[in-house]
Amino acid sequence: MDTITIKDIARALNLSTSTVSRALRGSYEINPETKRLVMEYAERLNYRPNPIALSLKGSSSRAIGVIVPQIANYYFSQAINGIEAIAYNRGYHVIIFQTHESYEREVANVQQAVARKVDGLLISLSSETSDVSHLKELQQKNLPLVLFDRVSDELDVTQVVADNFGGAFAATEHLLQAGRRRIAHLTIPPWISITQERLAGYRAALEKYGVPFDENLVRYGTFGPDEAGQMVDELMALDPRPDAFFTASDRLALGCLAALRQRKVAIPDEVSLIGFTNLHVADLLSPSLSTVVQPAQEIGQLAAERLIELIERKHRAAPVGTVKVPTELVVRESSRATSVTPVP
Amino acid sequence: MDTITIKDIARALNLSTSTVSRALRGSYEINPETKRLVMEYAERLNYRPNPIALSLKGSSSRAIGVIVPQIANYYFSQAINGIEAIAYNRGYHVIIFQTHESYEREVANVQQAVARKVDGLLISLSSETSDVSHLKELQQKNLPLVLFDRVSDELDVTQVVADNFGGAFAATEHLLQAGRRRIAHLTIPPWISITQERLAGYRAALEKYGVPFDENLVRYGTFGPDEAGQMVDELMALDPRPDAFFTASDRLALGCLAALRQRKVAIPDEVSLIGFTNLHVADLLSPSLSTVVQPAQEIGQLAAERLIELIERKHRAAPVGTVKVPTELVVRESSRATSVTPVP
DNA sequence: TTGTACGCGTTATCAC
DNA sequence: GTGATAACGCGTACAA
Repeated sequence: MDTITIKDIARALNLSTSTVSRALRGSYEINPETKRLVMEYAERLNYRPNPIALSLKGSSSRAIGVIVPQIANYYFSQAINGIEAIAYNRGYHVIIFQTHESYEREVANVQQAVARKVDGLLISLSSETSDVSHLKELQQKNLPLVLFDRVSDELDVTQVVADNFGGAFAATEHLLQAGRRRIAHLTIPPWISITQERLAGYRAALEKYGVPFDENLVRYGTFGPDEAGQMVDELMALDPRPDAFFTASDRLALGCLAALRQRKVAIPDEVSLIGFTNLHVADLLSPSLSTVVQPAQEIGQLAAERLIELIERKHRAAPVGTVKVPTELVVRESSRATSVTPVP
Repeated sequence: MDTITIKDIARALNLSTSTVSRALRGSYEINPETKRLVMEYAERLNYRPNPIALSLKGSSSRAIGVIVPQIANYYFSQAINGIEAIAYNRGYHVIIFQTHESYEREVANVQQAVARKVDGLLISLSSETSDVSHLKELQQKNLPLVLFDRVSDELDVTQVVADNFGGAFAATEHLLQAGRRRIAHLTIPPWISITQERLAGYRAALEKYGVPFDENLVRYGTFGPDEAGQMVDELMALDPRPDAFFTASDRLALGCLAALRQRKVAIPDEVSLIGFTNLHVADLLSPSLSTVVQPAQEIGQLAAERLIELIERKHRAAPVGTVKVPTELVVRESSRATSVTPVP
């Protein structure tokens, strides 16, 4: 006999299960003496209510589901870290699902999460996802939902994202101010929300400095392995060739860096390189690489906070809106960061 | 009315819930006609059994718990990736818990996992954990348990680890063969299982080449931020100073690299550097850094496979033993890997 | 103030 | 071959 139930307590104290249940929940109409007795006994036997039974009963499961494209990815693992931190000290557990960038698996994961009676869902869309009807169903079920990072305009839900426009603008502007004019942009699939925002920031900065936008300088990857090498090859074959690279992910920054080194292109003398990465990866990369730092952990934290708010105020008006988390431009000219500019 | 239950089907088809249940499970003693009817109806309404109810009923919850020190860590996020992949196509879900290297949280997480009726538990011990009685309790409850990476000798359970001894031996031998004799070892807390194994490999290689072991050259970190800097300072102040560094983690390798660069120590001309890292991080680090690659994903996969075996054969003899996953030594002399030596 | 009875979704057991 | 019933652990209307 190991896991102890309310029934055990009732039997031991010669009470009914309902009395014990009420005492444990600190109900009003209950004899303080009985209450004390029950509490003490429960404490002593280290009683824990069975969360499964609670979920079945229909009340909250104290668990939130998190659906991300991949865990083995610095951005998402940091975001999950932030989520878990908030969830933990609010008494929630985190059940994690990976879509592996597959729409089908995303749908399956949503269903599973619902079946497991999560109290709410935190989702970052797979790159394959364009149809969001599986998420609209969630809203109809009145299940709290918050999107983060990879979001969708078609959904009227709370969304938490980095200031991708601002970050891209700041990065591009920095390159322009350094005298660069042929700035290549290596990015991820165009239909993902953040791609558009970054592209917009990039274009806005070009416009501000009167540099015409050249479609040939923009390349879209697909999360495949070693795409950057080919992109760099193609771009360096252009005439005139690029004098700067602005990349949209860790992977592309890394691939670009490696490709340029392999081709013996001097950084930053011949071409400048600046990437949208997170701080840790930026640290690992070359000291000559400036970065726009993605606030992954903060995004996770904010998303979790918003979700838990929604869960706990489920019956009041649901606050809907987009939360933009500022990004930071870290400029590294030599072996250490020379300036840190928060993007307003 | 959204989620449909066995009861709904029974009502609609004028059957009893038990009949429907049996039909769904494909029981022998059942009218094929009825069975077909039920199946079709269930299919049409997209019926899914409620996993919560199943868990409460006492059978399997089709969920496995994973307890790791940290998610935002390449090693563990890759391991989790491997775990999730296996679990997913075996029909299990993964519930993740972080200990943040705290013994207290580890115990709490184990309790929570048990309360959530996971079918099995995959654990990598926190650095604070020395008492493993909370895990011994699990064994008494007959709950399948597999340890990975950070394991404990005091437990008679299946364990999956990298060949830390072999990796450390190969790394040290490589440095020795390159003529290094004062090899510093920057490592993690001594009471963690893998630390001892690596230290043993390091010492064994020294012995083989007749180089005396010098305790002063070994430094233990505590997962704190920027520890490597101070370690490098202290070590470089020694006389004679080290001519090589062998580090036990990504973080230490990175910190060491940064510290050496900052002190303008030429790598690998003045000192060699070799680290215990995973492939991705190794890629990010300097091209002159050789590494012992940790097979994080494979370890996760193997651990998950072993655990699921245990779960599904729960009533037969439990296979206990330690699985050692080979490590690889990747030697980088110039800008790319020049040789890859699997450690036997 | 406390006890009885029921229901959440499912399966196992026993009866028919 | 099928149906009624109990049970898993808990909370709560209703009764006392």
